Amino acid sequence: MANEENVYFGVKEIAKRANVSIATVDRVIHNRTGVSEKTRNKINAIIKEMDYQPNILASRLASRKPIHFSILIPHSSKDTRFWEAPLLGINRAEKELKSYGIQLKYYYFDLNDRASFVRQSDLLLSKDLDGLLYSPVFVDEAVQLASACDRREVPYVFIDADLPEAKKLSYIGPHLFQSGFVGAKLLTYRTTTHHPLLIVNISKSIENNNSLTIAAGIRSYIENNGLSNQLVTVDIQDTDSFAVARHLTQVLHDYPKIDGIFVTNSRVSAVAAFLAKKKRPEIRLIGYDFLKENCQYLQEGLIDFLICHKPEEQGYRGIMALYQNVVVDAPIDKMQYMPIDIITTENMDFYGN
Amino acid sequence: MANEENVYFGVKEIAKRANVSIATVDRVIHNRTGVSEKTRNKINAIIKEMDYQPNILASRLASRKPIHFSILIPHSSKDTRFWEAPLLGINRAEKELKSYGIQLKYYYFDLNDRASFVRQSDLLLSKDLDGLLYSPVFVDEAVQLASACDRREVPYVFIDADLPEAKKLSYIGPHLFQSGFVGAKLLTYRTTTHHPLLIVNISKSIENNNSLTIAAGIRSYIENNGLSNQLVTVDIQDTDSFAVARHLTQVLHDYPKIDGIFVTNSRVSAVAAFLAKKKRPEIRLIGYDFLKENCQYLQEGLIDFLICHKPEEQGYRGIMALYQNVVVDAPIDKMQYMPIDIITTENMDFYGN
DNA sequence: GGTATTTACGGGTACGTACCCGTAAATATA
DNA sequence: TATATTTACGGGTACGTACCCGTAAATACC
Repeated sequence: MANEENVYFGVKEIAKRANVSIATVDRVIHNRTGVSEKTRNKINAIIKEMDYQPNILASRLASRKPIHFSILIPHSSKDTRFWEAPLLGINRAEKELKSYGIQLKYYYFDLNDRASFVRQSDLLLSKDLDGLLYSPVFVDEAVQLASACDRREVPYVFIDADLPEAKKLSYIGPHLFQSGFVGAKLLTYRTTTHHPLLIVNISKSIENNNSLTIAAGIRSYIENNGLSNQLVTVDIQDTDSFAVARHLTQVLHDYPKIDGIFVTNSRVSAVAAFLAKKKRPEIRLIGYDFLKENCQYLQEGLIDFLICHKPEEQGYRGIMALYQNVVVDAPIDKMQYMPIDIITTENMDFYGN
Repeated sequence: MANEENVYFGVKEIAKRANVSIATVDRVIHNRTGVSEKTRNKINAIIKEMDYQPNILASRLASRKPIHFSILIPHSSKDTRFWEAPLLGINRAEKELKSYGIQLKYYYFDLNDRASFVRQSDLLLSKDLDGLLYSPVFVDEAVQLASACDRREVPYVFIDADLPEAKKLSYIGPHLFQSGFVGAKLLTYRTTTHHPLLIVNISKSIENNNSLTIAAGIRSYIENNGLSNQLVTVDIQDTDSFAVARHLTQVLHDYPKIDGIFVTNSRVSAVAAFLAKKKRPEIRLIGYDFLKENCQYLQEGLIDFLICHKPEEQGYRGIMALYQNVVVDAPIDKMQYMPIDIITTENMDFYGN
């Protein structure tokens, strides 16, 4: 354990130098009662002086009680498989932390049913809870949950979406504005015609303003680069293919010169399917996330680029942030923006999520 | 540690079920001598049956002797700062594994001096060695080192470059062919003129055939996509700016229609500087690696794209692969190709190496 | 002044594994 | 058959920390 020179200083060494027992040192380290001010100060001084680093291995081993982290995310549905990836990352972290006595409890809610979010929130709050990772898609309800955690002094991490005003431990997810910026570049890079561009938002819940932020990024790019493309926006609140086809037919009729489409979430495959059916492969198409359907269309050339924010990594980091904070007591970056990955036919094979 | 239901099975439980002592179980687990065939089989059966997973925490804690991993990589020079990034990843892994009793020893060699590689190899082989991470840029010497490790049964991992025939634990680095493929797409995406494209290789050592592999990828893309661009190649064996300027002036004179340049390594900034000086910003330029100078030119628009293979991650993964193999005894992917990241002005801010 | 309570601390055991040391039984050697 | 050697195994301690329990001393209460 200690290296050859045997220079590891532990509680034993502290105790010796302070002329107290190990138990007393332990009390000071864990801010427990039963130590006189004088002794406490002396021990703290020694700890500071020799820059004592506790041995996490021994600490977790000796601690008989497990640490509980809960996860509250949408369940992955046929509607969108997006949440499979963060879950994989969470599982990976779980495996790694298992022998540290860290236990994860999973709770899932339905993206189309805000009541399910509340139900699961209540459920997880009724159990042991030392840390929470969740996706705050329903704003009001998510704020409630955050307050409950604040009251209990339980750290929580947001994944994939943010509540800027909450006292979270960390936000882990995309920088949507910037990601729209990247999308706009890719959409306008090939030919600088000044045809209108279409921004498509396919989503049942009007809740998140993700698409607005992305659209703002796109607009910003167009303006900053002196381009004059008109930006047309369409909101499609039904996720089935008929609704998508209907809306798109309409808007392409109204703006026949549209030659580029940006879909603000992972449902870009629905648009690709439409373009395939209507034989409009010349329209450039960009959207989000490394899902199987999307990759399919990428390969067929109907989707030009996919933008991806490492969903697997998000899940992994979310759990690790809790671990680092609760167990290691290390400082955590409050805003962890993920890389904005650009995926094409050519590099998709080596993009492991 | 164990969860509430106390369902953790350890050596103690195995010992009980086999009617032997903990020490005997330990002997079986570590393949030590002093156990009869009969007892050994019985214990192995029980271990298998209950899918025993050793507690790494306790294991590392109880083991008094540290594990030594060595690293042999080029030192980062003003010539190229590329190796700073892998080093950061290695440091990150080191921090994480420190309390596991894992100790790293760093050895650096000079990219322009193969003797320094040999010297450092010999040095590291004379010390404790439980695993080795190195960059096999000098082929013959690297093969020698690999054999030495093979003889001692020390696992070794290659980073950033590969020796296909060696018995490495893992290769962690780019898939160069594919990465050339991506580069060709980006270079030809904007306008499909069929002007000649220039492939530039700036490197002192003729050693690695990296540039050949990359060029093959580019050629493959051009052919597969029915493009007719001529491919011009130039090798520049002096890394100073004069040599670069001289060669480029010559080739641009010989092929005045060249409108796209691909640099096969991180020295793309030298070419960008040349283009800036000659006022040729319209020539598209692509190269490798997220270095400060390169990013500068990316921002100024002289470099169109940078391709990057997560050098920090490579270092981190390299050490972790050794750890997983030596300590956890987990299976390791033999070929770990890194993602082919595409960096533009727009997403560079969130590319954390 | 005597008893009850609190404060301040030490002893000691446990976590799960590694490994040293001791020893009875089995086998080899004379 | 007696002694030396090997084989096969158990006891027990240590790793560094957490935390229970016990207790002398200090303080409070009547």
